[in-house]
Amino acid sequence: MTAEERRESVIRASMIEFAERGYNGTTTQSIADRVGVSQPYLFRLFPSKRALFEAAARRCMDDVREAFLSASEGLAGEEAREAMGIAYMDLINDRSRLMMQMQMYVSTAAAEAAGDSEVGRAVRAMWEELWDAVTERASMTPEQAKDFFSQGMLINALVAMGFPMESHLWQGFGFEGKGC
Amino acid sequence: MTAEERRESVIRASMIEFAERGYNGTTTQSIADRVGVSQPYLFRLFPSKRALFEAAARRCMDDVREAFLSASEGLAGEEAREAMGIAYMDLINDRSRLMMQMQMYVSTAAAEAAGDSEVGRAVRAMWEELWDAVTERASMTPEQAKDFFSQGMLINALVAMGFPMESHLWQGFGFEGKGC
DNA sequence: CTTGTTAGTAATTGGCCACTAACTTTGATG
DNA sequence: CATCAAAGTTAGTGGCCAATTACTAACAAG
Repeated sequence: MTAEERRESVIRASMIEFAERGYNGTTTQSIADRVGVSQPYLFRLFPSKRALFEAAARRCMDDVREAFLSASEGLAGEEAREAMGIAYMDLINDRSRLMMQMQMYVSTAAAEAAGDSEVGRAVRAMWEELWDAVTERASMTPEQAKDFFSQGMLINALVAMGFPMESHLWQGFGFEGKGC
Repeated sequence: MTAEERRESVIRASMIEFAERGYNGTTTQSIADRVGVSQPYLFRLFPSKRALFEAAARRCMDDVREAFLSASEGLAGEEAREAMGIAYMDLINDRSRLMMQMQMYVSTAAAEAAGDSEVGRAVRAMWEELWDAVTERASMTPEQAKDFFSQGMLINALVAMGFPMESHLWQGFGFEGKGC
């Protein structure tokens, strides 16, 4: 397997581990185990644990953005908005991508608290990119953008806390029987 | 200082530390330093680090719930809804409480991934309590409840990532010049 | 065959961190 | 003043974990 292919599978494994256990809760050993490779070898593919996290974060955001854009390909306005809403439901069933987003939020704050403003700038740039891509594609007003992303955030939180779809907290979404 | 008073200040300090750096990123030493007490003494006041986190989490949720309820005291319906919306803005200026909420979400997922379903059950119970208290006070429909908490979640995320109030991502909220 | 490169491992290290044990200080009360 | 408890400290310990070093195995090209 070439180094590039390995790096690819390391990023995938990192996302799964970091997503569930967070940056500090994840050991490089657990990532290596998941890839099926020795722990020190990770450090030949990536310079540090931090770099693993950043690669996983970037990949996560790229995936989400592409999911929205490809779901709304060729559409505009209200139609695009609807298509992207449905695309978000797929994300609900993808714990890793969803939880990785949450981890990015808290890690950003932690990094900034530790005096590292680099991470924060990178995360904000990625998020702004997502926000702008989505709002432009669907020609959203600021109000509509707020509603769209707001609902996404609540979904993230409810999923993170493990509320079952039957819980009454999910009622407002009207998901009943939509296969979530 | 009595043990009970100390416990109180330890909870406050724990909330500040855990909120910014997360469970695994926080050392008991840093909490002890903030309190102004030796690190081993924490373990006479609380059985474990986990217990510190749980106490901080519970306190955080109690505070938030009380903030909403006292802000809307004697009000109902639309008036209560508005009062609680304003109360949420105060929370924006209280990083610790806001970030502690985020930490609870990701920690719940991490605990559940580690096979501990106890934490998850406790967090869901606390959140349901908050949800029910708020929706009942303002007689919210499920749709209104979704909107209220959704916006709160987006606010949490934007604050966590450190987006300045001037960013266009905040536009939809109409916060301009509201002293946030 | 030998020279070099690329993919990988085994062994180790140095530092950190939750938690414990054993001891000291403070102050109220009979 | 003696005593007793409650508040607090100093000095470890054992385990974990990111990162380094030094090695091996496969293979391609001249």
